Amino acid sequence: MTRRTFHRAPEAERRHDLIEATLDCIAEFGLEGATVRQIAVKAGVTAGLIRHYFQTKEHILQEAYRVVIARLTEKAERVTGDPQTRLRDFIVINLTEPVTNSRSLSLWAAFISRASVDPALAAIHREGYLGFRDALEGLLHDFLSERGADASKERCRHLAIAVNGLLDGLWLEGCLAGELFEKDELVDIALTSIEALLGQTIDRTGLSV
Amino acid sequence: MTRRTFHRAPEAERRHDLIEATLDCIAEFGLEGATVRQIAVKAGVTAGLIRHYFQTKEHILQEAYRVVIARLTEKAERVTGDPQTRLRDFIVINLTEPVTNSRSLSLWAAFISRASVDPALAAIHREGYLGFRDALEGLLHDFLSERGADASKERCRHLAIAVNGLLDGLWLEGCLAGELFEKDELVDIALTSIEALLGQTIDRTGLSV
DNA sequence: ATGGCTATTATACGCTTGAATAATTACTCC
DNA sequence: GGAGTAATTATTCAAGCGTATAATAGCCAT
Repeated sequence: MTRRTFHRAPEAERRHDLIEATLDCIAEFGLEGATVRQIAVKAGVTAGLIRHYFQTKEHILQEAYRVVIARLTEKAERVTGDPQTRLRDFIVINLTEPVTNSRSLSLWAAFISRASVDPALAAIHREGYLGFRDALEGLLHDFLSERGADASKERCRHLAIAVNGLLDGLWLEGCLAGELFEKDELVDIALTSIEALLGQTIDRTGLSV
Repeated sequence: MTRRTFHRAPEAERRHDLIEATLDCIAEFGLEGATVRQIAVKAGVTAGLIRHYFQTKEHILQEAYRVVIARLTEKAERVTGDPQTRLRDFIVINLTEPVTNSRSLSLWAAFISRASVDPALAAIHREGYLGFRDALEGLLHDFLSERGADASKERCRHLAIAVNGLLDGLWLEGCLAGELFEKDELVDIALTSIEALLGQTIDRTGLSV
């Protein structure tokens, strides 16, 4: 009866690995397939270790959800350049890999469905959502201002809702049925649609479309 | 040790009640809270009865998913009147109760997340999705034709994707944060945005906006 | 009114779950 | 290089899961 060998990892690394393993399990088997034992197998450790780093399973799920939201939003929120470039890159980033793929949707949907019945997850969601929409509202404000168009708070809010809705919806379609679209087709639809929504043209120079 | 009394219900009624109970459980407790015992409690029967009507729990979940999809799409797919009215009603129906509310999203997200890892549910999803988008594509074709605008297959397909994306996204926002929007605000945004996408005006006569 | 059919209840079974605790071993520090 | 520490493994536990089967009772035909 010999024990399996192991190595002692730094806390940050171990926590990271366990969260990644959790996300892998959710993407592969769904939320109900993300058991402590399955997560442990994915991470190459034994189940008991999870409780050493996370008080309960709820806790590791919350941390995992934060990571999911961060991955979905962090790159888009960090666009740089002039207003038009930032807006355009924001759109492109949200509708291409790695944000738009089936794994993203699996993870997002799993957590969203649980967020409806779990206040802690709901709070994490709202935080990420508002941050994202605020970022978009800011981008629109700067873009419209530079064009000398109406950039009132009210208009920006409405447009942010509409553009956010459009991006969410196209993201959804891309995740659910990405293979039905040609490369960059979604991005092209998004740019054309947003041009129509804003009443402005968006330069496509430098895009692969 | 006296048994509880009961009444023998017609099969169709019992199956319907059990499916409703399943949806109630999912909306209230999430998928993992929809256990056969909890479903039975909601339906006012005992757990064993579920297996009398559904071979496995998988089966009742599949039936329940069909009901969810039907509720999300059936009313919108049955709009009547001239092309403009049909298109407008399609939009309104999708962005107001009972399609747009938090319960709808809870149910939808729960099943979508599971559909990613369950082929049977994935098939049910795709069937419903394609039907919905085809209906929209038809509406757009009729609407654009009547206006004498370009209604080519390629353009209708692109517009259907964009409009579907917009509706999905606004639906999502309405479900997730309905209380952040004023009454009919989402519908108004949708109509304005779709006018921009189509390059056509949509008469709002008869709407409460 | 009653006998038979079957919808329904009741109970049990084997498994898996999240969690708790005890035993061990890899690594740090002196 | 040996002792101490705590990260990790191993084991256990009660609860809840889906499923299976036996017992019961509501209801319909006669």
